[in-house]
Amino acid sequence: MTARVPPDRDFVQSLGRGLAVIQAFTDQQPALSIARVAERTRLSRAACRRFLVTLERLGYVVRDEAGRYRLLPAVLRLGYAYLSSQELPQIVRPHCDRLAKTLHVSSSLGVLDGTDIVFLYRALPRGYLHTRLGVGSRLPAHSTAMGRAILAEMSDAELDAHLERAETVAYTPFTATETATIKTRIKQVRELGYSLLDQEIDLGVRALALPLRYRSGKIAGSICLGLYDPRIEPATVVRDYLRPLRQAAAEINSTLALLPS
Amino acid sequence: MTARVPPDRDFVQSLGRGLAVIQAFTDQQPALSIARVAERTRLSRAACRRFLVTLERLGYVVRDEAGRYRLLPAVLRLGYAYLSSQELPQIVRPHCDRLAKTLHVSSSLGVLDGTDIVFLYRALPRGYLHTRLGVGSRLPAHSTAMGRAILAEMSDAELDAHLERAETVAYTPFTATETATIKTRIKQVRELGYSLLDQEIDLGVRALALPLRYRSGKIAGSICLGLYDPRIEPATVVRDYLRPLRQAAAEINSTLALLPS
DNA sequence: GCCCAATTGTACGCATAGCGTACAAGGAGA
DNA sequence: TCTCCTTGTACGCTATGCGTACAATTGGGC
Repeated sequence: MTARVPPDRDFVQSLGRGLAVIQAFTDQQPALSIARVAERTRLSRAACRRFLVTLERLGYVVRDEAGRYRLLPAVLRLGYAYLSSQELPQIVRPHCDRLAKTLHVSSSLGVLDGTDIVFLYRALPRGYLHTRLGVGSRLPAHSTAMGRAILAEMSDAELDAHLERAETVAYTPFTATETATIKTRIKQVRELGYSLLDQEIDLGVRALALPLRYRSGKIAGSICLGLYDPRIEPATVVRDYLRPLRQAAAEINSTLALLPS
Repeated sequence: MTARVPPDRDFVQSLGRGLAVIQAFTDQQPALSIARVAERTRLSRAACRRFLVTLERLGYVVRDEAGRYRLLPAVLRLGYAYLSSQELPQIVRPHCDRLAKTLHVSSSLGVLDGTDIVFLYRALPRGYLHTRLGVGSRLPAHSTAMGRAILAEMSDAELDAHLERAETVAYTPFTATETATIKTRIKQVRELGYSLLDQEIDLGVRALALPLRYRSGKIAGSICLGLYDPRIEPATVVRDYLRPLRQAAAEINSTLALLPS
């Protein structure tokens, strides 16, 4: 009696469901009972139990005394192959490190995944306050400097399709939430040739980003500088930091050009 | 006709198999054809194809022109909840950063997962050469300073059981490969109260590690300093670095004591 | 250019793996 | 003690996932 959208032949339901169970755990809710997992995944309790038992047997989760499940470091294996197999982080990391050190800014590498920007690396300047964003963190692409640098390379049609799917969160009073506004900002990126974000994610924080390309011209990701200093004008950020960022991006691109891709 | 080891009621076969497919990808082999995945996982080609189609539809993998699959950043979601939900890295990171900065050494946080030490954080000193070990990397516990710091806390029976399961790789001529030798080294850790590793993983690299504990006394993980300098004597490493490491570990432990765990 | 080898896509029939409902058992809190 | 909520178990059903077998495609070697 449930809506029968045949999920397509060759689709393994149990794998999809099991992965959903893993993702039911978040930093907010790191320990979940079977019932809560069922709630979050909208699967039957019996099914969730089976998945959790399976994951436990495979060493991905443990059960505490209270009967709640927690993820174990084994889950890192699932993502680690990706991180360590990518040439991109290998190439970009030293550049981020250098930028962070010499300019006293944070410097990050991000890639687009769906409508999110995912951080693949993050270099922090000496003495930087601790940040909630680390490798693996996600932010909506259209609200980030890195994301807009990438979105600006899309055709209007692609961009519309992207924004259609994307969800908007107002992180600060400066966050652009209207689709029209977001499109305007992205158009500015196209015109100016760089992506500047002014306090749309964190108050007082500006970010400057450029896209990274493979030889084919395909976008590989984006590199970004972030600085917290409420006193500095956005225009000053561009004046002081665009040139070194451009140079780093150019060096990275020329290295990427050597790759088969 | 295949050996029928009933995998236990309530075990979801397809989830286990699907996760195995994800792990078929490694940094060595980041792009795999269906046939190669089948080879590595020892599953039928038809089954692998179904899993890969499923993963593709869910956005975890893509297929390139040559028909080979690659992982996408979406897989990071599977491990990320773990990393960001753990209090341990949050607490330890600033200490590692500080140690790395002031002592000019690398400083890492690791936890035990099965017979592996998994790096949950890694702080590198300024200008450090780039390293193959990063967050998520694994090394056999019994061959690492961090691992031995943890193994030293086990009972002899537990230790034996651990070494039974563990596999040994000779990374350098200094790597202890005999079980007896490994046990001797671990006993030394117990006697001395610290774990010192001399070039067993990388030539010229010494590491010094201490265990970290929850209030209950249960081991939370291990913190480690690593330094590359062939000229320095192991004894000098202890003389110069044990005290600051001890202090950091003590501070971390007192913070951990505040946690519910 | 042709052929062989290897790989991939598709079809299909079978069985069992996984499903959800329903009920029993256990625990915590009032 | 009683109640509410959660978890574990049992069970019967069928859709789900299985592997074999065959067709289509690709790519390299000669």
